[in-house]
Amino acid sequence: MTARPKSGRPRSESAKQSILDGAYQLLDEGGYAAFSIDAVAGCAGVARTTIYRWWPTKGLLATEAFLARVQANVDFQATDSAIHDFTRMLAGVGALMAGSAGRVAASILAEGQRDPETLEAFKTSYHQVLRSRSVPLLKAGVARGELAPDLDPDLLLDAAIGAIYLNLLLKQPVSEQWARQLAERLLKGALASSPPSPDTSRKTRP
Amino acid sequence: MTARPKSGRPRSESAKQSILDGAYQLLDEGGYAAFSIDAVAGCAGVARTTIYRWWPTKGLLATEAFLARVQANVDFQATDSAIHDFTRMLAGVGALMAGSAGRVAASILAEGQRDPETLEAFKTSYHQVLRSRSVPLLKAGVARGELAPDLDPDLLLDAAIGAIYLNLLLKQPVSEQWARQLAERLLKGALASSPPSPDTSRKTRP
Amino acid sequence: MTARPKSGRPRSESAKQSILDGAYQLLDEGGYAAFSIDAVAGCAGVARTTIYRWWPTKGLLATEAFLARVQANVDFQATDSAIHDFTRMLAGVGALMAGSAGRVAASILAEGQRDPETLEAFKTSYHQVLRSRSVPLLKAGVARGELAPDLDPDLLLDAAIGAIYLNLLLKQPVSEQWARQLAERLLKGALASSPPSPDTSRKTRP
Amino acid sequence: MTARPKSGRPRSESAKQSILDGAYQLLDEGGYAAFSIDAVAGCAGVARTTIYRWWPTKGLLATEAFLARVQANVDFQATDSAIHDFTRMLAGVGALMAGSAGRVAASILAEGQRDPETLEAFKTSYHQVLRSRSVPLLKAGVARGELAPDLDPDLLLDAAIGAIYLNLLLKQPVSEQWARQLAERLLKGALASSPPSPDTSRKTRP
DNA sequence: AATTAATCGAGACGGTACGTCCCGTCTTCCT
DNA sequence: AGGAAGACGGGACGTACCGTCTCGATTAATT
Repeated sequence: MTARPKSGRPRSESAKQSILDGAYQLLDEGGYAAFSIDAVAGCAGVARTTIYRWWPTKGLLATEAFLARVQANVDFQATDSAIHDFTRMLAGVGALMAGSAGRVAASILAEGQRDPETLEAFKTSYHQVLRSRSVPLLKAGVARGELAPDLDPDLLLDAAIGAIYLNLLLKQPVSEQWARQLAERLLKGALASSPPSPDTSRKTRP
Repeated sequence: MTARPKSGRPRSESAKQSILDGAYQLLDEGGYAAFSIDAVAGCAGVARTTIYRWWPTKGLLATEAFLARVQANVDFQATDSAIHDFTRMLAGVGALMAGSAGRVAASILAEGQRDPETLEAFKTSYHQVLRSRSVPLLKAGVARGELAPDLDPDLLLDAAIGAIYLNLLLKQPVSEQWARQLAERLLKGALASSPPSPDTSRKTRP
Repeated sequence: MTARPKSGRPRSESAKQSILDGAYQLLDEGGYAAFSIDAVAGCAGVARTTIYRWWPTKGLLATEAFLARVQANVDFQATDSAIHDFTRMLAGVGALMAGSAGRVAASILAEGQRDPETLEAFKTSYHQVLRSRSVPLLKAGVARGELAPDLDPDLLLDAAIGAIYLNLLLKQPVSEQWARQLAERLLKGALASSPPSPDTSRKTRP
Repeated sequence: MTARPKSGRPRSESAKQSILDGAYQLLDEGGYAAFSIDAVAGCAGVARTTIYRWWPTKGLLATEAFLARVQANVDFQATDSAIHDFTRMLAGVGALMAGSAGRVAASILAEGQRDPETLEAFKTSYHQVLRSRSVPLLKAGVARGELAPDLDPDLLLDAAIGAIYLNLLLKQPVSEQWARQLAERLLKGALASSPPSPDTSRKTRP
C-alpha cells in the first residue's frame, strides 16, 4: 500500500503514461537533442506544469521512462553454471540495448553528465540493480571453482557492461550475438589458452 | 603549409589559446553544465564571435581543447610482448583518464549524444586513433602465438576501453593501478585457469 | 428572507468571513501585487474552490471585502447647511480613505481596469452610492440659494472625490484635515473673492 | 550628446519604435488585460528578449510608450491671465485624455498599484511635470491678485487633475468641453457668488 | 604612407527552452 | 450541498544561452 491517496483529485494515470511514452519516444526517435519538456508536453498532449508536478528534472523523467520499459527484461536466474548465467545475462543486456532502450540509455548517461541527480537515479535504479544481480552469479562461480579464485566480479562486469555502453555512446551497433561473443572472450581471456607453449614468446626456438 | 595567411590581420594565437584553456578548465571544474559559449568567452576574456569564427559548435571546441591536452600522452610503443604492450597502453589511458582529461572526455561524450558532429570528431580524432594504434599490438601478439588465435582485437578493446569510459561516465574513480588489474583480467580471462579440476560442478557423477 | 437554505450543508459563515478578512488584509498589507486567490485561500485557511464557489473573480471578492469594512462609514445626514453637509461628507471619505480602506480601494480600481465587472461592481455598490447620497445635499443647497444656481453637483463631486482617489492612486497621504481644506477650497473657488478688485489683471490702466 | 555608442551593434530604432507602438496600441485597444510582454512582442514582430533588454518591467514600457505619444501635447504658455492659463491647461489635458492616451494612462495607473517603480516613473516623468508647469501659472495669478491669496495651488490641481483621472479610471467620458466647465467651476467655487444671502452660514453675525 | 582585408571586442537581434506562479476548472472524498 | 484537497490544462513571466548580425578599432601585407 503506497500511502492511500487520502483526498484531492487523483493523479491521472493516462497523463502519466502519455508523458512517459512521449518522453521515451522522443528520446528514441530524436535523441537527446529532441528531448525537451516542451516537446514531451506537446507530444503527450499534456500541460507543461503537469510534467513539472511529478518530475523535478528532465533527467529523472527520462530515467523513469527508461525503467518503465526495461523493468525485469533481463534474465538473472541462477543455474549451476556461472558461465551460462553470465553469458545469458550479458546476452540479455545486449539484446535489450540493441533496440530503442540503448538509445534512451545513452541519452540518460549524457544528461547524467550535466545533472548529478539524473546520474544517481540511473545508477541506483538501473545500473546497480543490474550489477547487484550479476555479482552473485559470478561469486557462485568462483566458489564452485568454475571461475578464477582471484576474480573480482566488479572488474569483470565493468568490462562487460562498459563494452556495451561504449558502443551505445559511440552509436555503434550492439546485438545479442555480439554480446555473446563478448562474454565468451571475457571468460576465456585473451591469452593463448594452451600451454603457452614451452616458451611463450620470442622468435627463438631451437 | 597551412594556407599562408594571405593578408589581413592574422589570427590571434593568444586568443586561441585562452579559449582552449578556458574551455578545458570549465569542463574540468564545472562539468558539462558549466560549459557554454558565453562562459568560455567570459572565462577567456574573449568576444563570443571570436569563438564562433573558429569553432562551429561547442562540441568541436571541447574536442579540440581535449586533444590539445592529451596529444600523444599514451605510450603505444611495440615491444616483443603483447602482454606488456597492452597493459602499458591501458595503464596509460587509465592514468590519463584518472585526471581532468577523464572529466572532459565524459562531457564530450555527453555532448556527442546531442550533436553527431561532435561524436564523429571525438571518434575520429581520439578514439579511433587509440584503437588503430592498439590493434597492431594485439595482432602482433596473435601472430606471435602469444594471444589466442581467435582473438578479435576490437572486442578486447571494447571491453578494455569501455570499462574505463563506463567509470568516467558514472563518475567513479579510475586509476592507473586499476587499469593494470583490468588488463590482467582481460588477458587471463575469468575462467579458472587449471583444468577446471576433476569436476568443478554438477551433481557430481556416480 | 434570503432564499432559505433548501437542503444540503449550509454555507459556512466562518469560511466566508475568513475569506473576506484574508482578502482585505492581503490588499491592505501587500497591495494588489500580493492579492491572488491562492494567497487568500492560504491566508484564510480555506480551499481555493470555496472561494470560487462564491466569488466569480478576485475583483468582486475584493470589492465585497472592501464593502464589508466600509458599509455606512460616512455620514450623509442632511442638515440645513449644504456647506456643512458637503464638508462633513468629504471629511468622512477622507478619514476613511486615510487608512487601509484607501489602499484597498486603489487596488480595486486597479483590478477594475482589467476586469470590467469589477469596475462595475465598485461603481454600483460603492461609488454611485456615495454620489447618490451626496447629490441631494448639494441640490438642496442650490435650492436654498446657498450654492451657486448653475452648480452641477456631479462636476463638483468629480473634483472632490477625484482629488481623493488621485492621492490614493499616487500613494500620497490623505487625511481628514486635508479633505476639509479641499472642501473649503471647492466651495470658495480659486478666484479672489473680493470684488476682483477694481482691476483684476492686466497691466491695469488708469 | 548622449554618450556616444562606443562599440557593438547599435540599437535598432525600428525595433524600439515597433515595441512602443505595439505597447501603446495594445493598451489602447485591449486595455490592461491585453497588455503582456508576449503580446507586445508578437504585435511588434520582435523577440521577447529584445523587450526585456530595454525595459525591466512592463509598467515602465507602458509609461515610455505613453510619454512618446504625449510629449508636450499640452500648452502651458503663461499669459497675464491665470484664469485663461489654467483653463487652457486643463482643457488641454482633457482633450488629450479624451482619446487613447486616457485609456493608456488608466492602465499605467493600474499597473502602478502593483509595481511601485511604474508608479514612480509615471509620477516623475508625467504627473509631476504637469504639476510643476501648472503651479507657476497659478502662483502668478495669486501674486497678481487674480486668484485667492490663500490658494494652495496643489490643492486646486489635485481637484482638477483628480477629476479627470477619476473619470478615466471609471471609464466615463472625458472631453475638452467638460474640462473647461470643470475649470470654470473650480475657479468660481460652489458657493453662491452674490452676497451669500443674508446669512449663508452659522453664527451669522450680530 | 595609403589602401585593403581579415581579426577582434562589443553588444543588439530573433529565437528556444527553462522552471515558476497563478489562473480557473475538474474530480474525489469527507462532513 | 458544502468544504478540503489537490491534479489538470493553460498563459505569462523573467532568465540563460543560442547562433547571427552589425558596428568600430586593430593589425599586417599589399600597394
